[in-house]
Amino acid sequence: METNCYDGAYAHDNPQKKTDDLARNIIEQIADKWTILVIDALGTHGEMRFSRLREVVEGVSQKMLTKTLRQLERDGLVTRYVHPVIPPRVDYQLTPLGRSLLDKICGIWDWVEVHMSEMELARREFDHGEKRVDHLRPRDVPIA
Amino acid sequence: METNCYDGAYAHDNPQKKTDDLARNIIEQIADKWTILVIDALGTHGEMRFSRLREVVEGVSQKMLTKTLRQLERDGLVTRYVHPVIPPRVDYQLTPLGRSLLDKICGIWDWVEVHMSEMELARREFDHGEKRVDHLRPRDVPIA
DNA sequence: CGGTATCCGTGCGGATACTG
DNA sequence: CAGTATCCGCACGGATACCG
Repeated sequence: METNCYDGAYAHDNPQKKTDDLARNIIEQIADKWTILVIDALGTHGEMRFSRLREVVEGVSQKMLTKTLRQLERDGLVTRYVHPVIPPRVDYQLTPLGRSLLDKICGIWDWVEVHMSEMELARREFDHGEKRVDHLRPRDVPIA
Repeated sequence: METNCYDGAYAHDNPQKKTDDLARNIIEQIADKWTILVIDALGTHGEMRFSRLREVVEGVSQKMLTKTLRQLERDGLVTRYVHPVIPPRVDYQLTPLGRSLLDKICGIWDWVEVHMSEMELARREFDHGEKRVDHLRPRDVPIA
């Protein structure tokens, strides 16, 4: 019951507040669609140049990719190498820190792989029972 | 190099496309600020009623909390119990599936705990070197 | 209390045009 | 090619009001 992952409950003038804010801030950075996909891409394909990255991370716009990469670079998760040639060539790769994070993210992916069918089923059931009977729905379970 | 977490590159008329879309969809669900914080809260505190949850998950609005909980319920990660009393009382708790996901998320939290100071330092360095010298920045590293 | 419905601002993110 | 700058729509999310 007391897994003690993160408890945002004590943020009122708590000496640990700053620390917690930072942690939460970092999590909110990481918990981002493009961030995860970019880290993943760099993990599976290794060092890549900007344009390739844009292909691999399907659907990302130039703007978002740039922004995401800057963010990652700032956080020390990714390095950026600019080759002094024209036309420009910029390579990105994960830092050791980035790779260690990738491990954790892979953990999530693996979890998804294993449980996605389970979740898909749960969704179908939920959507099916949901006949828009609003007040006191079927799924309501009386207890006491 | 070939960690094989997720590769979004092959989504053009690939027979596996549907599966990958589902996986990505699920990830994008999970990779959400409030989703993570709510799962975490339910993990650390166990079963909780709506109003308590709203206190614990600091800063969440009623609307977002409701939406997030519905999402989680639909995905089979959270159960919702409505006590037939007035005023209403609704308790939420993680399902076994939800708890197994929590484990993975805790992995991320632990990682953050360990590396947050490192990242904070990286940020400061990055921000410091960034004197808005735009073309050919100091951090550009010539290679060939 | 635990919602849903409605209104509404703003900021995320796409599209486009331009530069070194 | 790898950006930056600008414009802009729209969806996300907060605030408010109301209901069972």
